[in-house]
Amino acid sequence: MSRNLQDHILQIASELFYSQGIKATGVDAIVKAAGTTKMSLYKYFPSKDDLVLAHLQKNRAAMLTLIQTGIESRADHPQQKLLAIFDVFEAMLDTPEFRGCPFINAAAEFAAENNPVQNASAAFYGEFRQLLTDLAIQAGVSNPEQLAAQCAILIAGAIVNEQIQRHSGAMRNARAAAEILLKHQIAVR
Amino acid sequence: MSRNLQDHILQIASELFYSQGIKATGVDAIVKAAGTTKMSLYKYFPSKDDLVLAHLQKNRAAMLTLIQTGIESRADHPQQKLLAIFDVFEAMLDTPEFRGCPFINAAAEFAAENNPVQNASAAFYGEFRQLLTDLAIQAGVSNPEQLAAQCAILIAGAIVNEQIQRHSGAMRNARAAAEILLKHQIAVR
DNA sequence: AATAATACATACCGGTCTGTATAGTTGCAA
DNA sequence: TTGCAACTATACAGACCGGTATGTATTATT
Repeated sequence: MSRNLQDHILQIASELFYSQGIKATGVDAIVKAAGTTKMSLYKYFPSKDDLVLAHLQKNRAAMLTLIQTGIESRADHPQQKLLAIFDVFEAMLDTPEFRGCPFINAAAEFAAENNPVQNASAAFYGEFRQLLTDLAIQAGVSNPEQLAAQCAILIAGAIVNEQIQRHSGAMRNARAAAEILLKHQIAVR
Repeated sequence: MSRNLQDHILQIASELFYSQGIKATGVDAIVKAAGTTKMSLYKYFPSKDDLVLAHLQKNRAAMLTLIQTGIESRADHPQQKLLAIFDVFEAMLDTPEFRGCPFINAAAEFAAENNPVQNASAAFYGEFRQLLTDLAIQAGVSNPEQLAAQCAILIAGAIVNEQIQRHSGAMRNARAAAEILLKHQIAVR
């Protein structure tokens, strides 16, 4: 159970948004699942959009720490850390709750450009690619920005592939590709 | 203008579904944009879901022929054709109407597993990967299925990256990665 | 001219959406 | 014990959803 009602509402809403989709989840359903009332929900979140943004912020923080702790428990050297990110995501993809990337899904649901939801997704992906770039620099590759971008592409692509066709081993293929790209950039350094 | 009303309705609906999202597009909006009435729409499409599936079928056919004609006008040899697919998609990504992949977006909007929409998306991606596999076989690589899967991952990832952050050159980086993966598989053949 | 097909116009259905108003209940602290 | 804040309960507003009913105008075929 959550410490306070606000966190509890956000927790429940976040689960429903992810598992059913954002537009497919009504405020009534959130209230019912959280065992509270609309009045309490609207006290903490002035609108559903605010709740959606809080959901993305929550995922942003959770994802970044999950990645950070995941790679540090799996690898020591920057090169291995870079590849370990693929293992972290592969573990995510193998869970039955997996339903794609919250940010990609949200961006697909909210089409309008310069939407707050779109911006939140873009911000997260910026942070993620920065994390990859830092590792690539530490790994001493010849073109860190490009390798980081390619890893981000591979990971996003594997997530989407696995979302559309489960148990296709997409993340494993993505990791194999990243390994070749990494070695290639080190060889021509 | 379309030959008949059914095609016209589907054309308008398809545009709205793609540009605004499916759940965000109401039947009334389609009817109004198409300059027709609900009765006519429901004559040809018994439910909105049928219209959504028709929209995906339309895109499936359009995408596959676009890819086929695109690569044949750009390259002769299987290896170049494989890489030319990235150029075809890059041209798509550079248009102002680009709003991601219709199938990925639809899969994100319709969360339930074994949904008709999900199945349609999965079917398209199966065909697309088969096309890639055939080219990889003709290119004489050591592991055609893996290379095809990796190319599919790179393309889907680049589409998603570009959707979230426009003009990031994702497809160009994806192509560069594919080129290295291709040469690697030919070298160790 | 009669018929049939096609499309339009308009009003309506039950249900759900986000968001609000009002009143009642609980628990805790001074 | 009183007072106050957090929370609940319930009803409602107003808009929109997908889908239908009824009837009319237009057009082509025979």
